[in-house]
Amino acid sequence: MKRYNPKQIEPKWQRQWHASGIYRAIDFSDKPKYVMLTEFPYPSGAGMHIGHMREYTIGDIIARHRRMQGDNVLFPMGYDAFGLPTENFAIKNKVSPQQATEENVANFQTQLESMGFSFDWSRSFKTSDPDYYKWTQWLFLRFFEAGLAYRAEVAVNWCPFCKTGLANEEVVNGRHERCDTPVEKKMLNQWMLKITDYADRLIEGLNSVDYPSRIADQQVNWIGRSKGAEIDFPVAGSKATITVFTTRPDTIYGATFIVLAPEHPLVETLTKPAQKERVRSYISSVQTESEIDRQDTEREKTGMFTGSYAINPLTKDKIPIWIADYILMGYGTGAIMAVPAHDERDRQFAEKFNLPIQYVVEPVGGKVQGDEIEKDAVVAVLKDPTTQDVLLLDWGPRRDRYGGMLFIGGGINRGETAAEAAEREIKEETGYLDIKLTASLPYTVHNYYYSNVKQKNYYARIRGYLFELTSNRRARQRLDKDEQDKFTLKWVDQYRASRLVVDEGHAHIYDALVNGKVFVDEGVMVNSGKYDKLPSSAAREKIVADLIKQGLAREKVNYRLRDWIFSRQHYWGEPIPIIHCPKHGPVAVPDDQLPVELPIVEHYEPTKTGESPLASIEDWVNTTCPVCGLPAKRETDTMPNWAGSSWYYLRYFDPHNNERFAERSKLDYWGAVDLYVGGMEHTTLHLLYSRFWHQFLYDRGLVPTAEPYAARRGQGIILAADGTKMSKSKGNIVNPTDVIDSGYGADALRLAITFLAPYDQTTPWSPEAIAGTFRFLQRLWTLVQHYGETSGGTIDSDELMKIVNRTVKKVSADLLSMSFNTAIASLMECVNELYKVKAVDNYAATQWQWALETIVKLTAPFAPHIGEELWHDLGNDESVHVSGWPGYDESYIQTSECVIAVQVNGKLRGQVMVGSGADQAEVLKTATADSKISRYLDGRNIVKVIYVPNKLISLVVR
RNA sequence: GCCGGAAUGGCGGAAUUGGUAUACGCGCACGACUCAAAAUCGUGUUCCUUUUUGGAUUGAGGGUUCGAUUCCCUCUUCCGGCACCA
Repeated sequence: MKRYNPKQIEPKWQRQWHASGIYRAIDFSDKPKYVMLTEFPYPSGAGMHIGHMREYTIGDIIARHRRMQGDNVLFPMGYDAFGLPTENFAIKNKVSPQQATEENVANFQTQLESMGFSFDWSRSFKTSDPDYYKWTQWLFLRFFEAGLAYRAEVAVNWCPFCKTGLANEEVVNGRHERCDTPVEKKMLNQWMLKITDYADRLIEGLNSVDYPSRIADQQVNWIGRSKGAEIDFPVAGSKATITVFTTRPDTIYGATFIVLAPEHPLVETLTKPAQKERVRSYISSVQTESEIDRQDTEREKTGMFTGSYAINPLTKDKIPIWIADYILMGYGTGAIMAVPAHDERDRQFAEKFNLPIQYVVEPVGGKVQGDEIEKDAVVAVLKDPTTQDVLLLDWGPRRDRYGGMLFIGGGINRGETAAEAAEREIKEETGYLDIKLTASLPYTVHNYYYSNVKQKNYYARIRGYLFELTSNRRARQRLDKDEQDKFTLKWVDQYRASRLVVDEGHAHIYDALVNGKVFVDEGVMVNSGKYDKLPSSAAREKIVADLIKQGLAREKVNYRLRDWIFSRQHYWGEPIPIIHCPKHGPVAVPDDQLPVELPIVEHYEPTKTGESPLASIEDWVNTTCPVCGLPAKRETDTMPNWAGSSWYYLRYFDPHNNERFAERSKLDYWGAVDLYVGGMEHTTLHLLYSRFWHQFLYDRGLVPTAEPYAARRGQGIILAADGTKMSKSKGNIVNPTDVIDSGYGADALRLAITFLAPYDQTTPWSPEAIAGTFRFLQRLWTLVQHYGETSGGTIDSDELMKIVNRTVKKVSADLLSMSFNTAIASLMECVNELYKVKAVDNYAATQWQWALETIVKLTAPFAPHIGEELWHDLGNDESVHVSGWPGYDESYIQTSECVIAVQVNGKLRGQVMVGSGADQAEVLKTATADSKISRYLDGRNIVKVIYVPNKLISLVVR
């Protein structure tokens, strides 16, 4: 008998597949098209690790399954070759980036091929190929034409180690994500792409695609849309105005000062002579601090008064203008109206510098309704001074609007002060005496209240006070019997009280009083002139409308997302195809002169000046202006790594086209990528960038779909066996080539990776797991090889048919839901059961042949080499991978008898065997006759029976 | 702080719409084969008590239900993302 030896069969089939070209996608085929895309790798010097293989294995399984189902599958692969790591690698190893790339790609290619992936290699390319980046440059010029690529003097994130500017997205926790160097700010003239023009489209587009919410939410978060208004504050005694951005115009009556970013252009003119020196030194101290320090929210607030005042356009108050580094020039207008009563940062600032705090919003419980009754009332919080516990009244289980835990509260009687009312309520409802008032806060709440007069709950708007009082709990008076029965007293931890109280408004106001929390939520307006008593959301709209009428405000949407800094001061990237003419400024290189090729040079190290190394290559830099023909200079910055990957999927549709980036008819045929599998870490980088490019191309009529990817899935990270991240420095990286070469082979590795956990779950690698998947493949192998010995029989077996049909159903369903790990589990189960069947009987040859062919087909997408080998061993000539996906017959899966679980009072008490489809009476009869079950029924009455056909019967007895 | 996700045996994990919790695999134990080992095959393996019977159990606590890993509330811990974004 043949032995299972992956080292022998795997390379054999890889060569065979390559020669036969069965994985080639066919343009314009009549079969349904399916584009299965996985992120192309960055060919680093380190080679591939197991995480790469998880992604491609997932893609390969789906591609193979679709192919077997008869789809025209495009499963492409290429290399994202431009970028800093290759340049750094080349410098370190004293080779050219071109050569380093060639070597790394060759290495990657070998590794990919050894895994048996069904890529269509005929469509492969590198982003650093001039044939490819010609079109990256061409697409850049379309952005330039549309005014979406522009130059600006901006403070860029500068990596001092890599000596280059970075995009916002490349900075993680104040460090460059690739090299972990703390990032500095540097003013540089840079190429920018106006991604902010597409901010809303990038959010809306998510509604038309199938992305998991964790990905869509993350993108929405990153874009950070916030709706608000710009409001003008005139400067007192000056013609200048300060425009602030706020999302809470409703709190304008509480705006007691203005804060500008230290870099704000008005700072110079607003600073009074007496403050000049101090302001200047503050600004210079801000400039020297690092970005990491400045963004530290734990740090104490700093700032400086400018000496000037602004006029609050509604209160007409003169309010001081300060500068502080907690205001960022890059967001909104770089200026805010500070509302310390309702913003935590402003509160900290006001407390530190003794600035006034004005409350304008009060908490609300429930919802404002039309039938409200205004009422004065108090809430009394009784605290035990020794334990610091707080007393709550428990009104029983919360049903509808009633019940739950509440503070003590009640109305204010005629002739009584609010404080007296609070004291009286405590005495009446709890009996405690010796009460002392310690703190109070006014509040407004809307909610249901119990009325003694009406003897029922009614809806009211309460205007009242929250008091904190203490009692030593020693003296206590007898309670009214009626009061006592309504609720029970509960002493709870003071910090937990606000979470237990069911009245939201009370909870908020209590948090402000006891926990010192700033009230930032929506509420009801107070101290706000004619806007008083309005809900804050309504007041917001009204105030903005009124200010707009006076020309003092505009509605405005701001985004956290910034424009994309597109310049890199490095050699190993696409040259930006622009020529700088002294007369015409930046001019596009004519399309017919593309690509602007990277010159081959000896020195490509980054320069100290922040200029690209290309700047020193005189005969490349010096050229003529395409417009006037006079001497001009080439742009020497290159594009970021993310440029080439922003459209690469489109090139797979037509990879060898020299006339255009892709033929329109081919773009139309292939359409959107059907499924894109990639890393979660690209959610706010590549995935967002490429959606932006695609939407732009769609607007220009260059692509047929509004979104590039119809569906996106993110695969989870495989951690090292100890649960930490795999990293070079820890030396815990699992190299797939080592695993394959150790004798387990690619098929067992593919299964181990896939069987480990759901594909999207981060999970530790288990070095032992591969022994299990290898064992499974061996069992499958042996089963098929033994076929000759078992095929002599003549008996038809329902059991055999049931096992295999059930597995076809399960594996097919799991593939659609991408539950690969459970699909493999059911393949294992199937093989285990076929072993048992084989041991019992010699079944009919045709049935065995069918069973084995079916299980081999089901296994083929997961383990393609052994699948192909066994398929041929079973006497087939064509490849299993184009052999057609098996169907199943439901009638074999249904059985004539089934096991019914019997529960008595919710507990499992036994099982009975009944015919399939038996009715309740029959099952009940069988169940009660069973001695194991009947003993739980003795002397009791069955009061209820719940029957779930073919599954379970539940008896309720008393 | 905000937004997402998760918590199930010794370990990775499974469980359609609420319906027999722990599939499958690893590990471990015992047995067969073997001079022996490996490999392979077979049996067992949530915990407690235990001859059986039984009881407990899906991070903790509560709720809804005949019945909850699944739904609701509260809390804890962990992971990912964002964060002085006005």
